[in-house]
Amino acid sequence: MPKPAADRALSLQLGVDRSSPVPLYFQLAQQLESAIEKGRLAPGTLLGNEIDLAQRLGLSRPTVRQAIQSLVDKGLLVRRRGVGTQVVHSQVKRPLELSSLYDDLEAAGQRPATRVLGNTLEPATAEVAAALGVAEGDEVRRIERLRLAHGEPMAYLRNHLPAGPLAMADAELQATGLYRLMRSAGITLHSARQSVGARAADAVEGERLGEPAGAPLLTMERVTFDDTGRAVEFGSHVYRASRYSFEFQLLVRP
Amino acid sequence: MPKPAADRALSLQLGVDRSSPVPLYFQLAQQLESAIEKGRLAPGTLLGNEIDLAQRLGLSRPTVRQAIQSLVDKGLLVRRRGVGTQVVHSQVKRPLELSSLYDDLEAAGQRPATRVLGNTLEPATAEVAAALGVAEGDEVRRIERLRLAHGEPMAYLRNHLPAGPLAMADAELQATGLYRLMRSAGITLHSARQSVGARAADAVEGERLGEPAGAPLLTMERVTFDDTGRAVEFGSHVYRASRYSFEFQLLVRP
DNA sequence: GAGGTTCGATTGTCCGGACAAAGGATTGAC
DNA sequence: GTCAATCCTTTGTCCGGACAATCGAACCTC
Repeated sequence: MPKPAADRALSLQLGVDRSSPVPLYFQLAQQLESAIEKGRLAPGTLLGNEIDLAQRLGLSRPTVRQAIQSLVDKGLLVRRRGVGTQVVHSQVKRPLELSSLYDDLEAAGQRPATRVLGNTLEPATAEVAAALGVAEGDEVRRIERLRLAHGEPMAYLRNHLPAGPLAMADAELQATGLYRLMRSAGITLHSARQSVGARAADAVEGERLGEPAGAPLLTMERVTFDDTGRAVEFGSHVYRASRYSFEFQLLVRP
Repeated sequence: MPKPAADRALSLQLGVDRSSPVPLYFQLAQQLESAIEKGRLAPGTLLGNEIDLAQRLGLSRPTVRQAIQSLVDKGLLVRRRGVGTQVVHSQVKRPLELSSLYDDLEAAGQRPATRVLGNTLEPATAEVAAALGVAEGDEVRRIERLRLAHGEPMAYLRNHLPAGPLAMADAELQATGLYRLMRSAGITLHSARQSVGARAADAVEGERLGEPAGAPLLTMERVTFDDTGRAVEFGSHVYRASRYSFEFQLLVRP
């Protein structure tokens, strides 16, 4: 019986540019990722063994492995010893990044807008001081915003930042998200602790968000740290449950 | 002025066992992680350069790098070219795993219990069929459970699984979590798509969970995939917002 | 003293090779 | 035919080395 042609990714027009400053493994990873995304590498396809792949590309095996490993970490590929590397068969989107609501809405095609309700310096309450790791009474910046999509209120956002050198103009806060502002101010975000819950709206919250009192709200508290481990932001947000939910994908750590 | 002694991790009693079947890089990573966890490596400490570290341990630099890299991926270390590798300065816990409520409660010291309300085979509705990727009307297993902690209801869990060979005895479902059962049945979980929202309880839900009608509930829908990309579970859960919230930590992808 | 320059330290990338371990397929024994 | 032993393929781990890119600090110039 003639063996069916192996389900391999042979002619994919892969190739790297050695004069580019982009690392070789990264170039390869990008090409593979794009091939998977565009369907040129169908789910379930075997990638072909690493040694051949390296030889055909004129790369060493460690370089090819590094490229493959990065896609395994993203959940796009699966390796099995003795079998090979296979394109994962499912709808992988984004494995839950630390994203701002602004960027999320923008990516979803909603047109986000921000109404700045407050932007002041004030002494830290006990709760804020504990979250940010500063002394109670220290000056912190308090920002209150209403986030809208298509003109409809979506969420009420309250943030506290350590009163650092970075000035936050209301105009900037209206035009973009807080995270983008912080990043462009040279802060490298590293990790965040989040807590997601629900509660009923009180009268004031209902008024702000256009919901009746008692309506269910989705709440999210978050403390964000930079790579030195200092807290750089404490957010306390409420979302209209009727109009918003958190969607994300997560991977199992092997 | 005498320069203060470099804040280095020198004498840490690191060492690997070459006769062990555990990979060397993994042994080293474990030792470093435990040293960080136990405070023997204080936040901010420089790890010392990779070459020396390798030489002192009798390892090659790639092996040491692999160990360090795995901790960087976990968010415990930060690397900076020209500077060194530093212990991250913050409270890193768990970067959001695909965990079951049962395990979460158990780890938190709550004593979880399960009341199995239903465990039947029935034809898939359109919604379930779409989530699991089977044909409408195909037989699927429907499991309904009430999860309790300290005797109090915490959540109502409804799951649908493809009607595979794996039999689910009520006794097993009572004693442990669904994920643990699936794993021990040889299913390798790979990724999941989740959606977290909130809504008001209706009368039936309120009754089941011991909340008044209209109380805010936290909802979570999840489709879990194995490493071949097939959906292996569709869950539709509601939690008492007054007693439960999702807590997790997430890292920024560089 | 202020500012730019050079230099050492450290990680980032890449190479080529070697052997071990696991999974699947083939072969052989019964 | 069924089951176990064997072989082959493929990834996993590990080594040693080389050069480039980046950061911080010391140094020098003005």
